[in-house]
Amino acid sequence: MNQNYDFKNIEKKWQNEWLKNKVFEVDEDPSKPKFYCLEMFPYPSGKIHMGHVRNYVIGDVIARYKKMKGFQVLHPMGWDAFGLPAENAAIKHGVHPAKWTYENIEHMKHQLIKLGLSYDWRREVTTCSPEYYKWNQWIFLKLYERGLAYRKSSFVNWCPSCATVLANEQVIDGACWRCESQVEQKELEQWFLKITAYAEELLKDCDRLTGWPEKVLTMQRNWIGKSEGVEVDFPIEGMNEVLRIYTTRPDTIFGVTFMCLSPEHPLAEKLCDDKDALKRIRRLQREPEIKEGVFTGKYAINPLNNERVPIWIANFVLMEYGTGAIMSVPAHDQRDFEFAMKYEIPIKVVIKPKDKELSEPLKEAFEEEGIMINSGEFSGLPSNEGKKRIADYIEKKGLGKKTINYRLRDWGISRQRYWGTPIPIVYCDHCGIVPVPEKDLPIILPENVNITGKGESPLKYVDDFYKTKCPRCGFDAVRETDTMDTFVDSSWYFVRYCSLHNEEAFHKEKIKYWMPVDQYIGGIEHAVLHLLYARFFTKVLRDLGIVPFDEPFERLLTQGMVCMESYRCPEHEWLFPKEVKDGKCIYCGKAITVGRVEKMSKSKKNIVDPDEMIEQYGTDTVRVFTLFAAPPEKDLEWSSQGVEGAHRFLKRVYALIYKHHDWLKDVTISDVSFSYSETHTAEESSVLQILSLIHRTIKRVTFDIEKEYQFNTAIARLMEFVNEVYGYEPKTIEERKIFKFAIRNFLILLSPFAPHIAEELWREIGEHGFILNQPWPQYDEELAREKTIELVVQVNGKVRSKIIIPQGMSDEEVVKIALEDEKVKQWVNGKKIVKVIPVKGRLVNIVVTE
RNA sequence: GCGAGAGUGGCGGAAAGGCAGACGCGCUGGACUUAGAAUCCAGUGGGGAAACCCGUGAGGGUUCAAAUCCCUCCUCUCGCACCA
Repeated sequence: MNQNYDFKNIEKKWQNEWLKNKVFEVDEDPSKPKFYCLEMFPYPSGKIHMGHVRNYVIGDVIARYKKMKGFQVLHPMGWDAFGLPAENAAIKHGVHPAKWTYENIEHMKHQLIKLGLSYDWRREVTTCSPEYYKWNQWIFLKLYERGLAYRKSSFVNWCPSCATVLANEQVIDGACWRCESQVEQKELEQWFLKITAYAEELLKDCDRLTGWPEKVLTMQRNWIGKSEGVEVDFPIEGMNEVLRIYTTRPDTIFGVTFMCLSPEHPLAEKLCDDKDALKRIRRLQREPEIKEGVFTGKYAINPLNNERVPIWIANFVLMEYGTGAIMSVPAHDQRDFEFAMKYEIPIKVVIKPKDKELSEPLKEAFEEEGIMINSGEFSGLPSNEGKKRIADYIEKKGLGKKTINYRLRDWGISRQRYWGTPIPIVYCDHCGIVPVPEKDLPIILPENVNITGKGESPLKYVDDFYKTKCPRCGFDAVRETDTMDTFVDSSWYFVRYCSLHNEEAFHKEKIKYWMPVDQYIGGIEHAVLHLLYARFFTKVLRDLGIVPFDEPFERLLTQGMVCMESYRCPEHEWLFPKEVKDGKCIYCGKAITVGRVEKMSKSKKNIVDPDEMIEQYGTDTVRVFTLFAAPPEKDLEWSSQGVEGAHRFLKRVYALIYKHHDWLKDVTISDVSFSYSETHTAEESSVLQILSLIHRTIKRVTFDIEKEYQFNTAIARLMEFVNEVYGYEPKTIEERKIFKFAIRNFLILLSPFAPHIAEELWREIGEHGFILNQPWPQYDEELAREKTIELVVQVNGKVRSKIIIPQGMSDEEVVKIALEDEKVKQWVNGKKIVKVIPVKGRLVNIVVTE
């Protein structure tokens, strides 16, 4: 055995052995329970970063642990391979997106193997391959058949920098999620997927996702944004038209003093004579700070009280929500209030607080519930009651109807880009929009294109692709040249992993065995985007009879970011840590400023390259550090000293086995049943101690993993174990047997976290087979319990003494011992004992008074 | 503004309502070294000579007992935000 911990050779050796012996390959086994462990697959950008490392290491620990626990574990990996960076690379470096992507995949796959991740690579999915995206097209056709994919012209979010359309979910604070450019509005013909048809179910099923973080569910619920209200028709005075509005506050309808239309409303042109003003308001749309309006000169009639109310056009009214028109109640809505103040429109109070009067004129809107006033026959009702009554009244009188609105919009999937799935649609002058027949799939993305990035799909200029025959009438026709949003690819990839490459994409029995994903792991940044789309697709696939379940991901773990301090030199901007020495810039010697802990990013140069870390310390060290430094959901602050600490721990583990390696191999541990008796010799007592220690360690490590994947504390337990046995010198055969038993189990416990060193030492102590195939050790409750406890004695809640007593004494005995303790007596003597509270196995609290 | 989450040593972080600070980093001292690195051992919340006292963002409450439960407030992070 090598005296030093030669992690480089150890890790390479076992990675090769694992692949050679196919230990990560897994097939269906109905006799065993299954566990599907999945990490969000990466975009093949070129290199993995620490965020990936953290994500995959967490998943790998879970997968290895579950396998040892006896589950048939599906743990696959793949590539979210379509997307813009490949095209940008093509424009910048003249390399074809396919070449660029496949080379990146090759490199990154190698990096993942170097991390010792337990993937079944036979199941690798690459979304840019025709055998994968064929099924994107197939699903699209099925959606089209069912009316769930449709084409319409609309204003869309347009990123001028990426030169493509963005879905609502991809616009963050008015900027592109990818490049952060300001998003513009542009009118385009687009393909949409009708996710709104599933809005109610997507919302309702949030309640069933008990294994998801509440935070993510809240974000999804808010995103879907259900609101219940009423649509009401207001006749327009002097015209044969009605103005339909949507409100969630029918209880305030008697307080309407004006109406507002979106400048995009179909009636806006007709009602508003001042066309210049209308244009101005139109330009001011989507400017949240500005509230402007123009009076049309027309009036509507409030159908409940026949009052005449002026109709305005206002920039803040959205055409795409509700009916694009609102009733305005300035007394009870702050935005309406401010608008009314600005344009000197009357304010009419119709709800007052339960126990006081509102002092008029109002200083702000009263938006809470209260008692209705000035509301005809409804006056005097509590407003929440009035809400229902007025809604019923409106329906009964045929003035409108109860309506549910969602904030969720249909998902625009057309992208004016090359590197994506072609949309399988043909446009024919005679037949119109014609879907490509299933038998003609896949529509292959042509290779020879001229990528310009100019906001137009380059496919338009590929005649072989663009010009085609109509599948219906056979005459000349053209193909759709937009490609699909890449989020389509990731909306069902987890289903594809269930079968191998050469098998059916939707293999019913295999899907039934493996799905749903038991544990999904990824970044919180996908809380609405990918996770909502994947839920939507799952429900669609269910309705197509492909999958027999409603939700794709049983449990979701959103891991925190990997963060680091950043350094900035007044002369040289951001610096890498290695460009800083003694708090000074190595180029100019100027003192640097230390930025707060932020997410690792290239631009701030506060990044750590996983390859460098693995080179320097080894994969096991990187794994242990990332798991130990913080619990999985929390942000992890990278610390080079922390990495040293993790490395030191593994060196200690290695040294511990090295110290005893000359005899460990020769000891057999067939009978480790050590009978516990009340009295024992010194030898027996040390044996018992080690035995108890390992059982305790098994118990606590298992508990920490099971309980919300607390890997940081699990590793702390392993460190404690090593610290405790580090100086132990087993001499007798009995001591050695127990010691080996303990080491053996310790290595199994260590193996999910640091699999390479565990595998190596497993063989060094004379064990056979792969440690991954070992069953997770069981612990004995009796042995795991410590034989003595430190009894804490409190007097009036303050700790006054600690007494070592044997385990398992009765409350009476414990109390007696506590009261006899000298230190305790000092605090109790001369006082009256009011109460004595014993807490089993822990403490005694003695309550006294003067 | 609305919603969610979080505030614990010098730092990362532990604590079934029951000893606050496990484990690690850092620091201090010692051993081994010509010396350093590495390693090993010991110590390490604050105050105090000690007995003890004080300590989990602030203030109140419940309880024999609160970092943990309840109320009020402060701060920070994240998400949503013209949604009628």
